[in-house]
Amino acid sequence: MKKRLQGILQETFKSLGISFSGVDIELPKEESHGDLATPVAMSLSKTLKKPPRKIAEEIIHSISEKDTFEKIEIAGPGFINFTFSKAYLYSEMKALMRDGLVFLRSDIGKGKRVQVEFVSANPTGPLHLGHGRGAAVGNALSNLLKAGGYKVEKEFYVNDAGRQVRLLGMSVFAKYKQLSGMDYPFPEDGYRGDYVEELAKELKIAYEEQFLKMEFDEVAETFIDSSYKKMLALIKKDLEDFGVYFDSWQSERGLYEEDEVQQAIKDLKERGYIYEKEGATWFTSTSFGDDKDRVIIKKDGEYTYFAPDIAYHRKKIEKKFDELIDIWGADHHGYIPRIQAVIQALGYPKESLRVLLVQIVSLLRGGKPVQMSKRAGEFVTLKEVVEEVGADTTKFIFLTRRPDSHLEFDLEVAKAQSAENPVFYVQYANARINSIFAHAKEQGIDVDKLKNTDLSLLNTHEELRIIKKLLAYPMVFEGAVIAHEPHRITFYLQELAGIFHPYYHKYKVVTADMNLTLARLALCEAIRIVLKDGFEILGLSAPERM
RNA sequence: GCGCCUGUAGCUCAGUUGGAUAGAGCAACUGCCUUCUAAGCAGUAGGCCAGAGGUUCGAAUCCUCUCAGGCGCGCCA
Repeated sequence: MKKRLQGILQETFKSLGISFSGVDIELPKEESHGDLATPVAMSLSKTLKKPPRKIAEEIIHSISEKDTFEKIEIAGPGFINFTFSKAYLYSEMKALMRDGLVFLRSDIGKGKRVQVEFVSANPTGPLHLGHGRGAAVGNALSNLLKAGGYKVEKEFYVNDAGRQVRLLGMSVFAKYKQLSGMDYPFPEDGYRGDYVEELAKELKIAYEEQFLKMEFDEVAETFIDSSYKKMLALIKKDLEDFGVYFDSWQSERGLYEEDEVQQAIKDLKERGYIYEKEGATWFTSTSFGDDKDRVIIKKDGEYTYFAPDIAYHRKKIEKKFDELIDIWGADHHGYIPRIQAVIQALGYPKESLRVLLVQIVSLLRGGKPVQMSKRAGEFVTLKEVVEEVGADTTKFIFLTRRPDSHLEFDLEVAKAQSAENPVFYVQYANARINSIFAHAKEQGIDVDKLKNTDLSLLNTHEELRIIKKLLAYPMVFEGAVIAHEPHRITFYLQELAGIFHPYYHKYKVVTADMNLTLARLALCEAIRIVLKDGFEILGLSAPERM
C-alpha cells in the first residue's frame, strides 16, 4: 500500500521536476482523512515559495495512475489524503493471502547480523520480575528483527566468575554447616533466600558430612560450581517456561580460560589507553567522554568486574556483527559511557553498540508495593508471577509499554483483569476465527477454495475497514523493525481485534449465500494470517479455543 | 551536587521520531446472549499533555529553565 503510493509520488515529482527524496507517508488517525496521507506539500512550501495547498493541487494534477485511488483530497493546511479504490484493495488482499509473510514483512535487515544480549542475570538466585521484562522485550525484539530480515543471535552472558558466585558458594557452605548444627557465621552480604538452604541440603545429601571439618577455601570449587550451575539450570528452565530461548551462553570464566581478559587489556595497552597509578591499572575512559577513568586491575592484583566486561565486549565486536544490542536494567545506565569508551578505544564507532535500557518494574499487590529485600532473600520470582498470572499475560503487560517507561506491575490487577485482559481480547479474536472455520466445515463448505473467492463481495464499511487495517500491517511492521520497537505490534494487534469483534457481532460469516460466505471466510483467513504473525513476533501463544 | 529515565483521562499506558479535532484498556453508568464462543458488542462520561518561556506553516513530541517521582554516580558486582 505504502510502496505503491511512494512509487506513484516519486514519479509525479519527477514529472514536476521537483527533487524530493523520502516522501513522508503516514497512516492518518482519522478515517475521514483517507487511507494514507502525506504532508509533503507543506514541507515543500518554503523551498518552492508557494502556498502548500497550491503545491498539493499541482501534485494531484500530475498523478497519472488515478485508477489506484477512489479519491485524492487536499485537506487542512495542505495534507494530501489518498483513498484507495476498492479494486486496488481487493487485489492487495489477494496478494496478502497468496504471499503471506512475504507480503506482510519486509526485508529491512538484508541479512545483516545482529546480536542481542539480554537477561544475563547472575546465577546466584532465581529470576525476578525485572529479568522477566528484559526477557520478554529481548525475545520479542529478536523475533521482530529476525522477521525483518536480520540474522539474529540471542546471547546470555553468564557471570560465573568473581565475587558473586563465590559469595553464593560461601552462603551455601555456611548453611551446610549450620544444617549439621554447627555454629558457623553466615557471610556478611551472603544470599539468604530459601534456595540457598535447598542447595545446602542437596550437597549434604550428596557429600554427607565429609566437608564439615574443612574451611571454605578447601572446598570452594565444589560449593561454588555446583551451586551456580544449579541456579543457572533453574534460570534456564524458568526462561523456557516463559517461552524464551537463547542461542548462545557466553561464560565469564571462559573469557579468563581462553585468555580473553588478558588479551583485551594487552590490546588496550598497545593502543595506549592503559596506565598505572597508585598501584592499580586504569583504563582512560575519559578520552571517550566518560566522567572518570576506570580501574581494571586493583591494587591487590585482582581484576575488577569491568575487566571481563571489556573482554566480553571486545569478543562480541570482533565477531563482526553488523549491530550489537545490549539490553540492561536501567539501574546500570551509568555503565554505558565506559562500555562505549571501550568500543571506541578498540577502534569502532560508538554506534556499534546499542544499549537498550529496560526500566525498573515495581511490583504491587492490590495497589500496595510488595516488599522485596534481596538481602533477606524475600522477593517474588518471575516463576511465581508466571504461575500466578500466566506467561502470555505477563509478556503482554511488558510488551504494551515502551521499555523505558517505569512500570507498575500489579498482581491483583493482572489477575483480576484476566477476564477482560487485553491479551485475551486479542487471542479471543483468533479463537473466534478458528471457531468460525470449524463451523463452516461442519456446514460442508470447502474451506480450501478461498483463494479464488470473489472478494468484491466484501463491501460493507466494516469489511473495507478491516481490509485497510490488514494492508497497513506492513507499514507498522516496518516501522517497528526500524525503530526496534516490538510494542508497536502489540498495539496494532489490539486495534485489529478491536475492529474484528464488532464486525463479528454485526455480521454473520457463514450464511446461506455461498459466495458471500466464502468471501467473508477469506477475510477471516487474512485476519488470522496477520494475527498469527503478530503473536509469533511477540512470543505469545495463539490458542485455537478459549 | 552531577548524570540518565519518567511526568498524557480517576487508575495503567499508547501517541507512527514535528502533523489535522490527543487515543486505548481498566474502573463508573445504560442497554444486548433462542444466533459462527458474552474472554464479546452498542452507548454515556471522563483532558490546562506537570508548569513557564522559546524554535515554525504546525509542538504531547525539539531547545532552555522550574517543579515532582525513580535510578545511577566505588580499586563493589
